[in-house]
Amino acid sequence: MKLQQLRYLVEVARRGLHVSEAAEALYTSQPGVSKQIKLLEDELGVVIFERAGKRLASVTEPGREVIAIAERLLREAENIKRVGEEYAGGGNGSLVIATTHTQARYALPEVVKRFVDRHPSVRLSMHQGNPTQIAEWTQKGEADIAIATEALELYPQLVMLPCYQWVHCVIAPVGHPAVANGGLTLAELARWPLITYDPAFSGRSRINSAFERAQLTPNIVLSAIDADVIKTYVELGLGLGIIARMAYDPVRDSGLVAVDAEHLFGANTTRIGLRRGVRLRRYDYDFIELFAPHLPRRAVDMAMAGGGEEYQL
Amino acid sequence: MKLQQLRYLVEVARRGLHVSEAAEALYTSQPGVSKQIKLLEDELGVVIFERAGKRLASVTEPGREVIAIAERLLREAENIKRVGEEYAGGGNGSLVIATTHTQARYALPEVVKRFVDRHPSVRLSMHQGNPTQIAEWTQKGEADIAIATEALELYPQLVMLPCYQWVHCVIAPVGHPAVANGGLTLAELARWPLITYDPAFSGRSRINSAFERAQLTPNIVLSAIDADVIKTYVELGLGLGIIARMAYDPVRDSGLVAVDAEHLFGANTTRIGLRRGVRLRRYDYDFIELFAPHLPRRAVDMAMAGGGEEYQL
DNA sequence: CGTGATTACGTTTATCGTAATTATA
DNA sequence: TATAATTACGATAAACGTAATCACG
Repeated sequence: MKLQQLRYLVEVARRGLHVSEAAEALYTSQPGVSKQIKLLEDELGVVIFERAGKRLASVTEPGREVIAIAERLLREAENIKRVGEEYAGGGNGSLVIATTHTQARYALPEVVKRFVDRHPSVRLSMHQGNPTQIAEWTQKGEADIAIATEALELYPQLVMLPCYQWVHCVIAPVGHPAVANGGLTLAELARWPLITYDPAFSGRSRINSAFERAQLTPNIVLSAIDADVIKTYVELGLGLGIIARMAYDPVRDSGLVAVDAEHLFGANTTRIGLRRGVRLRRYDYDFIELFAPHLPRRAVDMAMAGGGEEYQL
Repeated sequence: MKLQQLRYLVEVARRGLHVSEAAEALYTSQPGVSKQIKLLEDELGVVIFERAGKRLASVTEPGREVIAIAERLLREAENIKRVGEEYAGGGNGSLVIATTHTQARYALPEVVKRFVDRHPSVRLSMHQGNPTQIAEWTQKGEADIAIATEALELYPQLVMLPCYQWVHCVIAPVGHPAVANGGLTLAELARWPLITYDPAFSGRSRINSAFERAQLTPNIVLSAIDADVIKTYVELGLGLGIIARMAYDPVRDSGLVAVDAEHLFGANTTRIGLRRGVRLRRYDYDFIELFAPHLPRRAVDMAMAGGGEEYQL
């Protein structure tokens, strides 16, 4: 049994049993992959792929088990390489954060500033995307840390760490009748054209379900990925905005008024997602603790070791 | 990075940094091991072993990490091989139980009988030893399942599963004055010569601590590994015996009387120990469930995945 | 027939073992 | 000086890529 044989095996399984596709992805030849897989099957004494003539048709029961174990094994091999990189790199590595606009714009700046202060030689990069992309980048290992409020729970290969809670607010142009008197209700909101986040983003799911529970149909005239866009259109008078509280700045947004909306939509939890089984570097732990001070290394390790039940905030 | 390089590395680390010893254990040459380790260090860009001239002196910090990960990785490689064996072997594998005399003689016969009924093609073998040996055999992978009442908790690499509880009894020749009237006490026991288990075995630790708590010094004239020996000497009149309740058979041991001793020494818990991270075969799960019906596959998997806190009986 | 997997074969690389060398206790 | 690790080197083997073959849609 060789490490490459396992790499070939896993890649073929991932690519829907296409040997040539896997070979191309691994920068090697079709026959090589084919032969090594056959050698592995012979050595183990087990058929991994059911063949229909010359084509791979399906994965056998023992094959599924072998592939599952091989994936864990290869992750450990990755981890060994990462140890090398961390210690050999002389402190300068790279950290890729996958996150949404909301986090990058309103929650992370302070954290990033402190992080680059402490780790000037680590190349930090932010991959911005929607929650699904974020989760997939992290699952594939293209990003080290995912930060999002939505969708991460759908990926069992990710370990979730609750970081902080936040609430929405309703924004309106100064003098707008809806916010003139206090006690804003969902029914009142539903009477106005609304501008808020794209369905996949930043607690939009809670907004939807709040209206649904109240059996109201909001009139969402525009949805956007970020609060800056939403604020712009609210200022233009297109409607009321619903954004994250932290995205409203009374000084900068002096043309707008904000009304707290926790009583309408409840609170959202922003989480960090980490690929299960991956070895974290010193600065990974450091970034996490800067972002969520209640998550020191020990807590992160416990969550990574745990069976997957979410650590309670 | 090759699997063998990792095998070499781990073996050298295990053998106290002696390359020649490791080479011998791996049935290969000294220079081969030396070279492969150096190649691995070069590839990772990390020094794993600190050299003092030509001798390996110590393990570096990154080295410790690499070795720890390599051990996990090699265990997964083992697991892949085990999948092959289980499926290729056509159902006939082998199961090695490491246990003490007490378990083998009094707790296991019924279980073993049912197991060989169900799995006639599995070669079952029992390795008998003291609890320390049992734990070490299991840790090294020489045994699949450890069963003992003592010492297993000292091995962090073993996952512990509480199986059943049992109590001691005091045995005496028929007509012995100590058991003539009821209400046996520790003070009474301490007045007679006693025969019981060897200090490493079968709840002897609880016997000792019970006397200690009562500030009594028992007069243990003879200690043995098994109840059969103890019973023999009690019948000869050498003293009172303290043995596991299940080892007394009123019919077979008609020359002896037994008095329950739970109120004196409390209850003991017999546990199964499994090597952490090892893949279990269908019949491993089956044996465990036959022995401890409250431990179906699901419960065992949960305990194996868990962080190590003992599953509560 | 075209796509995609296996078989055949020659080249290249790396692994293994023996022998020689070097450094420490 | 004896023990133990590294370096040198030659034989063996296995992995890789190209080319040819074979099965299926």
